[in-house]
Amino acid sequence: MQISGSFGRPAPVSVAEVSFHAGNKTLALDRKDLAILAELTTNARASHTELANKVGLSSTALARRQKTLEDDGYIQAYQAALDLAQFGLTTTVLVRIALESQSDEALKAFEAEVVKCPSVVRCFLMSGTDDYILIVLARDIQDFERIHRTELSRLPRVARVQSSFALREVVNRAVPTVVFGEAKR
Amino acid sequence: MQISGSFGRPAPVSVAEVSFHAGNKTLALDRKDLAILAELTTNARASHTELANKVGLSSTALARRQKTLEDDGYIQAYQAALDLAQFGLTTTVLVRIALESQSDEALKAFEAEVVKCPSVVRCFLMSGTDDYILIVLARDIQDFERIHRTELSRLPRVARVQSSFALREVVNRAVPTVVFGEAKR
DNA sequence: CCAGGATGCGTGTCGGTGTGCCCAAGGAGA
DNA sequence: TCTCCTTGGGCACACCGACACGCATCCTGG
Repeated sequence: MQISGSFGRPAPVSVAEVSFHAGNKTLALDRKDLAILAELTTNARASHTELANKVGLSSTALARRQKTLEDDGYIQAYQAALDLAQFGLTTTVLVRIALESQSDEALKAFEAEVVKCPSVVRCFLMSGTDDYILIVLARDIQDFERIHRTELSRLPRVARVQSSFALREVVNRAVPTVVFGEAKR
Repeated sequence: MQISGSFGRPAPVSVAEVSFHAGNKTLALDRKDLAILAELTTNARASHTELANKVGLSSTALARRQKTLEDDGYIQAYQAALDLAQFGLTTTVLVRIALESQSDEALKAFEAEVVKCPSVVRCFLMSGTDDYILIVLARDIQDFERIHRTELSRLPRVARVQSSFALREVVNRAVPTVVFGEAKR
């Protein structure tokens, strides 16, 4: 009963909060859509009625909006978040890699192999010195030595590898809070 | 019908595949547990029967295992993955930040403010030169200029800010494939 | 030989989901 | 100003499915 909105009334506050030009049509999300997205980011398995109570809608209206959000591609998937620390993966390493050559063939060859590395979770092609930055998850420093030997050093066309260990993770968000805007009020 | 396991038999393949020392008790996950986790990483809203068919279990056994995985903390949450490109956030920037001082008070002050930055999705305290690395999401380069001005430049105790733009994201995994091991066979 | 653990089956109840229908508000046009 | 149309919301209902329980069975280890 923490919702103190105006029930029974068709919600005159449905003003467009955010508008984007996605594809070739202009879409708009009001604050209720943002509230739905914010809630689903936390509880992906919430039922329609449960979400409806939190947002301040009926289950019917919520089901329609949720389906629209899915069809329009705002919601890509529903996925379980695993606690990687439970698997012993407590060490995050940022790896900077410079290639011997920036030729298209060298980039292709490198990328074709880096996607196979089992410990790499992210890989960016960076501007500037035309190198890559990887985020690698390891059990500990000794385990990273193994990864460096069995995965990273086998990548083709690599000229230089520079590793930095993360001592602590201060922020870890899947979605920047700027997306939800004023929806959380 | 892609499952060709031994039905009706209590599954003699339940050998421990992975074992961890989580907390103060030793837990073990067999390949069916890993298959459940791998599937839930993709379809968090899958029903018990749907998962049971894919893994090769009855819905009863699967429900028990899933609840165990949740209670033991392997599954942290079920969350919807948003397509940030639909929100116009197509530019990823890696920001390296060095502080004026590495004193405890300076670190605390910086971290207390960086968690409030709406465009920052990740922030690591790094080893080496004792600086931070942020991952920032922006709409475009002009938008990053605004973020730099309104969010980053207001962070306390900052001596140097160095930004690198990501031209392309080659790998983006929530979970390293090393976790699932041989479960996907 | 006997617990202990894990699986599969069956059943019942509860809840979610989807549909149809009506209503309210706002905008466009005559 | 009046009317029509569109959009979005709420209510009621019915159906299908998920979920949780109890019980029998089978393997394993002591």
